[in-house]
Amino acid sequence: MSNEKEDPTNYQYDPFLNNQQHGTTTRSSLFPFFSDNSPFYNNHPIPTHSLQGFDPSFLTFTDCLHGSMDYTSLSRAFDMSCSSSEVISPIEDYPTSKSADLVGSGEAGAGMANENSNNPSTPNSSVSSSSNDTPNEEGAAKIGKKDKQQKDQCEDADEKSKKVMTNKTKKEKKQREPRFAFLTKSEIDHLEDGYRWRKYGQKAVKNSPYPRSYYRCTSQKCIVKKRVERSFQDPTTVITTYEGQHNHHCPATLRGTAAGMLSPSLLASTSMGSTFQQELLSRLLPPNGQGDPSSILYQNLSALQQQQHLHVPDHGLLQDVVPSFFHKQEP
DNA sequence: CGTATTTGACCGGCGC
DNA sequence: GCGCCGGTCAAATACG
Repeated sequence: MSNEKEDPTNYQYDPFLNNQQHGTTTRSSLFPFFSDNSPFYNNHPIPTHSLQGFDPSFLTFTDCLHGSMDYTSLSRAFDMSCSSSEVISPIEDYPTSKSADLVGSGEAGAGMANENSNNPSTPNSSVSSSSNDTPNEEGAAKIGKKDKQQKDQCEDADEKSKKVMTNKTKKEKKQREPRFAFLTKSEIDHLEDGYRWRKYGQKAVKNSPYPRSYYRCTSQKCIVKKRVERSFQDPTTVITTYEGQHNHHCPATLRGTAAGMLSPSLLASTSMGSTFQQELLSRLLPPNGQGDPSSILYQNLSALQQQQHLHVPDHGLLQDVVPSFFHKQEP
């Protein structure tokens, strides 16, 4: 959060390249989301022109999961309802000190890159969050907080300091969820990803004319959040940062949106060979999944294929598929 | 009328 | 200690 002030504009959104500059850390270790054989493992985001010949009309999640996927494909994975979106550079954000927020001031990439290059702290070093909410009980915490604030107004310092103390104590244990972000070429800010999100805040971004929006998964027990902002360097690019992992089924509200992009046959034919794919799934899947992500995916895809092969393939599948991707495997 | 969004206020961490 | 900043809350408002 310091360097972007010096030169917030003279930066290429390229965490990989930046990371290379970060001599002691290998790219794959800093960005385990990507492996050496991943097409994402590239020093430069795919130039827009290289995407122009790409037919966006039927890019599927499957494409993303195939070895031939590219940023565009990943975009489909996260925004299949937005035909104009293209992920140009997914990046992962690690819990760091507050100042190291991925989408830090001004430009997400800039914030992250500068953090990486300037902040000597290790990627997982600190745990700092401005949130008072307990990760697994957001809903309850929210209510509690509401209550708390009312109390604060009526009562006062005693209660307040008490709560602050409690929060501080809790906060020391609290770990911020790992985050990862995607750069997406899209005219739409809030990209459909199969889940329902409730916007809970919007802030002006320093050095950027575009605001940053804060969303929270609407599922009661789900703590996943995401931030969405538009790059001020490239207004066609949307930066979406996810934090946490879903622990629930995808709400069945997406028929006809992202849903239609997935075909069971394509899904079933998905090859999970690349390390990236596993990394991707491991990122997207909730923890405590059984076995490796690819096997989980296979199970789900297989079941899905059996269920759906008699149906019109393009009709509302994502809601059934995405939950399988994201959903914690149930006993 | 219920739900989602907007938006100003507030909080806590961090750098100076 | 102070100010800045990111993140969150919650009342007000908009919307279907």
